[in-house]
Amino acid sequence: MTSLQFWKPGTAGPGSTLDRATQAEENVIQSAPLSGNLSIQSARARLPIAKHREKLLYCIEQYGVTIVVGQTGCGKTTQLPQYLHEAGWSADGSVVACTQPRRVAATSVASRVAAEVGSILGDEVGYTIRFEDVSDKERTRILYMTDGMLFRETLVDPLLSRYSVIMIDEAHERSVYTDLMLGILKKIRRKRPSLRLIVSSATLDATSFLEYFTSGTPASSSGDEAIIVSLEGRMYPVQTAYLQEPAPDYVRKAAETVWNIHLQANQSLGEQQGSGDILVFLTGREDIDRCLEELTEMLPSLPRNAMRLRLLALHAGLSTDEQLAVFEPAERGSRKVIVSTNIAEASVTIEGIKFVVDSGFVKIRTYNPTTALSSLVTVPISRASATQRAGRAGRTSSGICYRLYPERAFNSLPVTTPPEITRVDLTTPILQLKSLGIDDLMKFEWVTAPPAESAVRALEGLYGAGMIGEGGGLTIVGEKVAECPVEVNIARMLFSSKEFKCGEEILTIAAMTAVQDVFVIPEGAAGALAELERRKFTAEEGDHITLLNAYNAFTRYGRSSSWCKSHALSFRAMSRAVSIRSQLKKYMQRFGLPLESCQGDAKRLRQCLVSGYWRNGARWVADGTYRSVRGNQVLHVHPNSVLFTRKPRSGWVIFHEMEETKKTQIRILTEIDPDWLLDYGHKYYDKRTGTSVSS
DNA sequence: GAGCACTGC
Repeated sequence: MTSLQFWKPGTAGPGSTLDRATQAEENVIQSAPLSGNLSIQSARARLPIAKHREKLLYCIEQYGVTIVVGQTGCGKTTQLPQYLHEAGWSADGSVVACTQPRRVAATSVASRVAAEVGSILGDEVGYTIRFEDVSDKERTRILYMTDGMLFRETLVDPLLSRYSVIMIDEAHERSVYTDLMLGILKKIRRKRPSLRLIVSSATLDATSFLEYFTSGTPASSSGDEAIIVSLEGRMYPVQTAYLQEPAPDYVRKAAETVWNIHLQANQSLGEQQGSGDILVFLTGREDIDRCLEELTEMLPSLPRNAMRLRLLALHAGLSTDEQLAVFEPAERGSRKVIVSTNIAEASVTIEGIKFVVDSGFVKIRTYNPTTALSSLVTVPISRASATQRAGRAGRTSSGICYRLYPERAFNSLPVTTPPEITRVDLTTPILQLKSLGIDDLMKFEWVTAPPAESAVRALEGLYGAGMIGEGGGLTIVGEKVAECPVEVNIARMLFSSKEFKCGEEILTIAAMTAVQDVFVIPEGAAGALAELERRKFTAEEGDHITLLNAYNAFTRYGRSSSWCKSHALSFRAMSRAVSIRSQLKKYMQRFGLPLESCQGDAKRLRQCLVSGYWRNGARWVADGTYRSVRGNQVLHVHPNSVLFTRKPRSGWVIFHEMEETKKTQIRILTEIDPDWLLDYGHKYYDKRTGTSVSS
């Protein structure tokens, strides 16, 4: 047996590394039923947050902004809104809101709190997420919602006047909407100082949030009245172990480490002690599959008396059933090994993990404003992420985290991951800020300002698409598009469908391009069969109409999951497309856009597509790649495209998106006539200036 | 001839 070649610097108990690992355990759907109101109340009183109740209420009363630093298990997400409710903050029709970055968190926390309050979900306690509003406009006092939904509400009610307290939970995750909300709330508090704000964060960010809320014009009413409150939580100690030298191949090292953990735990500890599952953090599906392959090859050499290993993959591309498998408890005498992407860092919580193996890498999306190109790059994680990952080993008992890098490498990691707002295309956020009346982006107080080039790029794009005028203000169509929950180019397409008389079909296409992984193509022989199934939907013109065909077939054949299974479609994705379509349909009706059918006239439909995708034109070249109209960039067709193997007759296409992975790839293509790029691309621009633009 | 970090409206 090979020994574990790790150096263990010591235990990181509460008070050292791990009290920085704050993450809402409230994210987990609680399976233990609480019976009877008495036991609920005593369970509430036992939570670590309970003894800080009066202090918290005092701070919220006295300070405009309270930054709450709370560790896993302290109960802030479930208890704080209840304390506020009990203390009268929800009297006189006021609402206490608590935002979450993810839908599941908003719904599961709401149902737990409803049970604690003794209310039916949607009555006194409710939630609001996209497509689901389980709340009562009159009666709901505590409202859990996604931060995206709260942002949307500011478009309708800019002062968020129905709320007395707003708690932005998981603020350390720094999602785009969290950052936008913090900026807007700072502004709202100037106009409405009575609004109380709670920012729930990890230790590492707390001071930066404090500085953010106390800075600004000295005379402002919101300045100088923020405070940090620290809560301790419930967490078992987790030891951290580092490699002495960096591993040349972290995937292989991860497999070896899992193997060694298993053998060592098996040998040195008894049956009870030796159990405990292993969670491995890698970057993507390719790594995960390779790691699992290596482990599978080792299995035959497992000693006869050793526990068995149950090997599982976890990433977002898996079906719901496959994802659920990681929650099944391991059988007696076996140990689960879950090899996961970053999904297990915050989005998915698995109980019973005793060992974490951390590769130290993550794939993140970055955006290059000069080329307008998104790329997915593998980068070292931040110290906050490393701490968060380690914490996954200490949820149900003490644990060990094996970091596949030396301690000196940990010390040189960035403290936090750059906020998402600095890494994305700003077209939609800027359009929405303008819709809120924030025209001067230089004056908007970003928690972290995005790169100026990204803002400039987005403004140019909005101007070119006719969403903003020369003065930088919104045009009439821009105001409408800002309300639509889709990307600007897709919204533009919906609006011009009136002219091309194809609203019915464009609506479906808009919905289908908004969902990912519509086609499910498994590995091996089943994959070949699935390919044949998919071909039944294939349209000669390209992917957009192929998606349209798939959607129409889905609705025609009863919207069933079994039908999807036999036709290589994802039921989850298709159902989501149905929801998005019906939501977008309401917007079209509101804006008076007719839902006419093009009656099979694919030409008109494709012309309408060009009106949205006019910036995404590309020309086929002899080696099978494309060149972008803007920038003459080399583009490779994504293998999922129906045009992957075929040259379009005209030699020209528009595409939905491009992304840089190993190569620059374009996804969702449709053949066009190149003249359409000029005819339908610059319509709004032409009307206003009388000139055409060279791209 | 070959690929899919994760959210959210």
